[in-house]
Amino acid sequence: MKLLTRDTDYAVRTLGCIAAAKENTVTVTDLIKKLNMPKSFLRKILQMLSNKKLLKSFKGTGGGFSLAVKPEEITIFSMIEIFQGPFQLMEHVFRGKACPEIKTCSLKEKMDRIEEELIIKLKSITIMDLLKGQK
Amino acid sequence: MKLLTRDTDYAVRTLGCIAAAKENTVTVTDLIKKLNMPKSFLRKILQMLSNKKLLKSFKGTGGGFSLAVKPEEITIFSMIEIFQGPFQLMEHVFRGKACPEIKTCSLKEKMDRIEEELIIKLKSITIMDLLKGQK
DNA sequence: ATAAATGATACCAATATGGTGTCTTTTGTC
DNA sequence: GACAAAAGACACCATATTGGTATCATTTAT
Ligand code: FES
Ligand code: FES
Repeated sequence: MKLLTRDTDYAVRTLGCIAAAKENTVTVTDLIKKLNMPKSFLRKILQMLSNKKLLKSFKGTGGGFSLAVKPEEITIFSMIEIFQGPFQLMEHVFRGKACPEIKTCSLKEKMDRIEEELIIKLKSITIMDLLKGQK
Repeated sequence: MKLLTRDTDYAVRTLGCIAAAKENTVTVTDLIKKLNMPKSFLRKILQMLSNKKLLKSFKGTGGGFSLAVKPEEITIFSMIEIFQGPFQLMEHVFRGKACPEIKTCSLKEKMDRIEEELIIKLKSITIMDLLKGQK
């Protein structure tokens, strides 16, 4: 069981690198040297981040990527939602219908509270934390 | 992104039903009537729980399953580990090697703390909570 | 013109998920 | 003993997700 898939993980680290470069643009070629990731895969990830408006991209010679938003505004939570779909700890339906006890169930209630707290925490972690770590 | 897969979810609810029956044994046939789950799938799940020593099983006419441990000792966490493998929020390796910054990284440190707290909470939720909900 | 970059998109292999089906074994009842 | 009612073992399968590759088009600095 894992919470972060490979692409989410790559995305986070890549954004860290791009953030470290400040205003300068960074190319995919630069990144794979530093981060040792498969080029095509990383390109796909960066395109996604670009489409989601987290990166500005520049085509042609001397082009590359730079952050479109501040590093402290990019959360782990948003990365998970982008690469792994909507966040939902417990689906808890069967055969298309929600469990009949879902309104009163103490278990469901507890799980929901855990989910809430987890989301808050995942939103409190940002690319900024990565930058701090690297110094 | 979801934390609980279908089999984990089924297992939890099924254990709730078996716990509610106290000392009496419950058969798969009984369970599918109550819970509306696919029979073969549920059988596989129950066998797993039986192998993991959470259920006692009795073969033959009048047989079935009953809890092998107290409902308050069966946690959601243990269900996740049984059906979804070892719990690990963040793998954070690439190409088989751990990230070189893993010792000092502020992000990794924060994620690890979240993981710890989450595990504690998931261990605090048990089948007992389901029983309380049903009353 | 050309080379260096990203954009769009299609494809693919491996694994995980959500099941189903079959045959065996045990055990209570007639 | 025959039979039926249960679980045990296990093989199989369809679909979705994950992790990744490859190709062609477009933009832009030199
Ligand atoms: S068992 Fe369905 S909501 Fe608790
Ligand atoms: S980036 Fe690898 S441990 Fe933080």
